[in-house]
Amino acid sequence: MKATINDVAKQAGVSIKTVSRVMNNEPSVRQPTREKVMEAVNELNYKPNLAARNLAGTKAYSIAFIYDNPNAYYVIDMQNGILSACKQQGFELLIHPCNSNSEGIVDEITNMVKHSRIAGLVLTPPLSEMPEFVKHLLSLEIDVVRIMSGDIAPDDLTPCIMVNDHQASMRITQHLIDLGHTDIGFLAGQSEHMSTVERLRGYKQALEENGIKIDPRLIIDGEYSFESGVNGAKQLMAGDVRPTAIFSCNDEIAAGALFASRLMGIPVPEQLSITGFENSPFSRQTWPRLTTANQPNPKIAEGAANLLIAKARKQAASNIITEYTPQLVVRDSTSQINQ
Amino acid sequence: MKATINDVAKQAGVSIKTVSRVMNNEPSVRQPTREKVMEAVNELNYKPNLAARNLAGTKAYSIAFIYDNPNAYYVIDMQNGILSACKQQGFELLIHPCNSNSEGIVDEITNMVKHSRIAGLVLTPPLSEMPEFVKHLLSLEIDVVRIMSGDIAPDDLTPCIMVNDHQASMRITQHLIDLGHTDIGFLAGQSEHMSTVERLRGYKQALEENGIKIDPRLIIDGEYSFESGVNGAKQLMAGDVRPTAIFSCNDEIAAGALFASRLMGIPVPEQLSITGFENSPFSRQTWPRLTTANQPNPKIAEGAANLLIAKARKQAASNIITEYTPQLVVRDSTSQINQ
DNA sequence: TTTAAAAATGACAGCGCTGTCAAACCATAA
DNA sequence: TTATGGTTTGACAGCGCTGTCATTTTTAAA
Repeated sequence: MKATINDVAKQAGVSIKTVSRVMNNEPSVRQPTREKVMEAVNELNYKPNLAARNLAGTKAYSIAFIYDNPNAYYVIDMQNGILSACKQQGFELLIHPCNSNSEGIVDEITNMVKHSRIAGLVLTPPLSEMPEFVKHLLSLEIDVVRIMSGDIAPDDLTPCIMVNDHQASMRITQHLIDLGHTDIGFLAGQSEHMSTVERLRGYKQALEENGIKIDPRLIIDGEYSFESGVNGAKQLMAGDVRPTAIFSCNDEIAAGALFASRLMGIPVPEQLSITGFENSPFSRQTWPRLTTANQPNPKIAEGAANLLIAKARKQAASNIITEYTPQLVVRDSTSQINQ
Repeated sequence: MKATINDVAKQAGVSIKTVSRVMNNEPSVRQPTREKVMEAVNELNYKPNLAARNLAGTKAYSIAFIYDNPNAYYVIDMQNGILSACKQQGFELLIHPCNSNSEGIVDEITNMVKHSRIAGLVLTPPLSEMPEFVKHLLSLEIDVVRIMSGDIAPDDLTPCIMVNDHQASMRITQHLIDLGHTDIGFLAGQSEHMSTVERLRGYKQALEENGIKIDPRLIIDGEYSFESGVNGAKQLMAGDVRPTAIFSCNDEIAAGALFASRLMGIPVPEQLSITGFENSPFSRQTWPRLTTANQPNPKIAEGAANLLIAKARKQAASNIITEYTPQLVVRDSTSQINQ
């Protein structure tokens, strides 16, 4: 029923070791031999047994995605991206949601790494932003790729995929400024998250470049949640300086701000422009539809996975930095001031 | 570094076979022996090597989750539920998104089943509702658990977890009727999906039980998407009979209906009540917040996975039916008529 | 106490593959 | 032609575990 390497070897008239060589793309196999083997492989629909490979070999054929993120859209996008790289390369994906604040997190991941043969780990924020954690993982002699926020990698511990939130944030802010806004509120995510730091930096830089003074009363601490958006917007609109626009650190916060505006009877975008960040599906489903920044998450994840796979195959130089800049998506939640 | 069964055997002073027996919860191990072994296992932090188990044994230690569903919230919930069962039982999860309409779907899954040792499959709609597909899987001699919509299992091919959409739908409709509504629109999901059929059945039955005539003009075909909700609601409100309430087959459709109401200047819930179905996170983030039905997806998924695991361990009678009925969650999108 | 049956334990092969290393092969230069 | 060195191929062990079956130990009955 299921073909083994033995069947293929017999069919092709070579030794199993030669089949193994072909399956692993090793050199020192003559072209005609390689073709003979591939023919047999196709005829028999042979696929190497992963369990046997793992047991016998020293290489790994799985990668793990470790995440601590309540955002279902984000996680699914990342997963699909990684999965697509895995499928193409015959790798397997282990998914491991976790809580980055829990005490046992280090032991938990250490255990996982020690007990499953894993080619490498894909880390997303906030895990990717915990240097001690990353160093510990590296001490386990496992490859790690980090997806991070920023325009420069903070160190060269691992290959990084940088999402240039700083640039993207400047573009959003500039969009708001171009519409005539000068009093722009800022609803932050968790201040420990680099994405918040970077987005705030972009916001500030855009204001400065346009000669607009930064007013700390317009910058509200918070977290990446709907509720935080509701509260932040309320606070902003009840404050001394009433902004005409609100920059929200993600779509969920923006949805919360939108909700609060309704609550307070402030029409959006007529009297208040609101922007999101992420372009999650529901940013198209709010009223009004959100102006936001689009992050190509599946592409980012696929890139991360491919990096790991290439490394596992020793095909890649280490510590490549890839950069993505989220693009502005203008929809209905922003408009000219006092329109 | 990593302990093997050999290390444990030595430490405990028994043969590796005895350790194996303990690890697999087999009978015929005396209690003191079992304890000795467990002690060694804990001391050495031993975990059986999955690859070796798969290679040597006939049992499987993975289950696969195959889905064709664009709803990120649903997928993540299911995944987390399955994962939690897996973690407890030392199983692994393979995730496999797919397209149920694609030509190669049968071969694709067949291949997967043949090439990975899998204890069983968890199937969600629409895959779980394709009897020929399920029969084919069973012909591969693999266990399947289906999560389905309805109050009775359609057959006894496999154990089923039934989600009683019919009941839940009656409750939502009754809620609307209790508020004084008699002209209630119905925005359907794909008519091929049992969930749509069941929800429509519940809607109709509730109307009938309250002596309200069913008006086919109030029932609009559609699909499970925001856009479909927008169009459906527009159609409904432009039709001969203008409903005072809309039953939407899921939260996304409801969000679309909400959006359309804004577009048409119809205040919700004052002039139009709208209900969702699913209680996805964003049903709390719309304006107004959606009245909906809560489906305990993670619990359902965990139950499905546990069924599979129990079967793999030969601990369970087959073809158990479990039933869940989603509960009404009343929020702000429904109110008394003409309030 | 002896004995048979049942229960507990162990020895050993082998799952399908890869790593190591030795053998066979080939091309080139002497 | 033969020697030389590189390239291609194969034989074989063994990864860590489970299944089979033989052996030992325990238990209960005679």
